Amino acid sequence: MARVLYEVADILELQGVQFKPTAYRKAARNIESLTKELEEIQKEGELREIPGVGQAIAKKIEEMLSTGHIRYLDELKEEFPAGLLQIIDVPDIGPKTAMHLYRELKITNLADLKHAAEQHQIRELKGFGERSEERVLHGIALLERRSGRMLLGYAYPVAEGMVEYIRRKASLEKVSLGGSLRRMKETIGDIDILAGSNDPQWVMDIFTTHPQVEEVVERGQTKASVRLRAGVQVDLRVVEEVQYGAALQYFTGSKDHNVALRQMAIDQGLKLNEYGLFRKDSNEVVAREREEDIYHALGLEIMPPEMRENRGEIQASIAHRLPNLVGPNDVRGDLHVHTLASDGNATIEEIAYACKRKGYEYVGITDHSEALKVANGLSVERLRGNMDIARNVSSLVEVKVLIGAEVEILENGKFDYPDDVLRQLDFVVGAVHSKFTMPEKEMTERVLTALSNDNMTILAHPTGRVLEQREPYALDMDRVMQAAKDHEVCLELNAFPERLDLNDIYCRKAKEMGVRVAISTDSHSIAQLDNMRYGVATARRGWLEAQDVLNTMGLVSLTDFLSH
DNA sequence: GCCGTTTTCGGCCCGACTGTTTTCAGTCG
Repeated sequence: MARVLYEVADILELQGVQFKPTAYRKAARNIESLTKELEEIQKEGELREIPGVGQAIAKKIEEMLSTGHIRYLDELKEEFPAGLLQIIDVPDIGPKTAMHLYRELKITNLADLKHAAEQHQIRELKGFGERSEERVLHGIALLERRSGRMLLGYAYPVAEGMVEYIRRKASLEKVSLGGSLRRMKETIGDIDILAGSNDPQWVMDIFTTHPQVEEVVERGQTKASVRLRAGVQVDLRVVEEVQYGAALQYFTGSKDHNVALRQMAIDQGLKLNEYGLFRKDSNEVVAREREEDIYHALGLEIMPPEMRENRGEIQASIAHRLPNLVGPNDVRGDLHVHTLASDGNATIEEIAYACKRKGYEYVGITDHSEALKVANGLSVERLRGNMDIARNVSSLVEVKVLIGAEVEILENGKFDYPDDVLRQLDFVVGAVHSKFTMPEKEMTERVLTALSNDNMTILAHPTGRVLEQREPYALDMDRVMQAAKDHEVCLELNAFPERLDLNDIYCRKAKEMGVRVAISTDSHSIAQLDNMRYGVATARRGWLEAQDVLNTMGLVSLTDFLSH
């Protein structure tokens, strides 16, 4: 539904229609972050409760739900060559330029555009020159080798490195990540860095000469963009030191959050931009030095960056009901780790020591079960051997080693180990790794059957999605979450950068439903234990507090919980 | 197209960078 509305917005924008594209996109974004099935909302007659959905869009949603298409969009598409939509994906080409090229040169797709640029037809147009033609070709080349969005877990270390580099080389204190990376979104488009310095040129010199820089995309008085060899774009913005708080607020976003904040400012006779919060009439500075000053001046409590998506955090802040989000230090252990016995590359002992160093009280060993041959799944016999080792290690390392297993949920919903074996384990992580393409009804029954087994503790990576690679399997998540609640089974938030499953939105729904979440790394090596931070970040984006998370329990409480 | 304890009509966030158009339009975030 969101995709369709975005398409409407794109075409309207090409036509030069004012405001409607923004309206359609706003509705689309809010539909994307729904936690309830759109059909259900429609049945209850509450479509217009969705922010940004009014009479006209509600009608189109209903049409889409009942007929599978929207006539309005079909008509729009008939008027326009479909290829024009590709053209606005080229960097530096927007709707105005695309229409101009279409009218003047009859360019209707990427191939036409490339041809026209190579034949030097574009530079002949009014308002274009040699440079714009080069930019077009460059933009097409970038688009052709673009790999989509980058995963948080890969971008974050790179970005942290850049920030540290600037901090050290420029001896700056006020340097920070901004944008989607600071909000810890699961995927990011580019890396945003903000610096507060009264010598911007000096900071930008350092930035643009970083050894990993492949190309300086743009460079002005206070802003520069580079592309790293890794392909990712990094934007740096430098503001005066006194403006740092306002700028940090501004460049952290999200866009929707900022728009809402700026509207609040306007309502109070103020003006908010990246330089500060000002009185509208006199331009007198109201706040700017620290991020929290901006929020306080608007009558708000500051909230963590992970919450700033305009999904109710502003209302919660006004009402003094912001949650106390779970943090990295609340985590007492990791309940999904593989060893050499299946497809991991470390021994139980190595893992236990690593967890000790992380300050954990316990670690749950969960090798694969027998049916997952490709991962060297353990037979019952080998599993028992692992239990013996675990008992020994636990007495040596001062970290409690819990023995569990990541047990295959077979096609019929039964587990890959018999119940008497499951009972001997400290806990059971159930997982679907086969027959991903089952129809929704059958897949849901399969998972519900597993959830009803008394031995089940945690449902691993519940939706099965792999970011940028594989869609979630067809599963009725409403029923799965309700069953998890009924049977007191926890849902995993798998911290692997490719998964982050549950995602932020489902985390929030789990909290609302009273379903406990286990944040686990699914580590196959010692280094991967560090992915916990991305799991915690996603939990924070889902507004989870420590009490919503299983592995914030101390060992005593956890043991008690597991024995029930 | 949406929205509203100032409004059911008239607004809709705001600024940097680039190229080329010597005063600004287009794009982007």
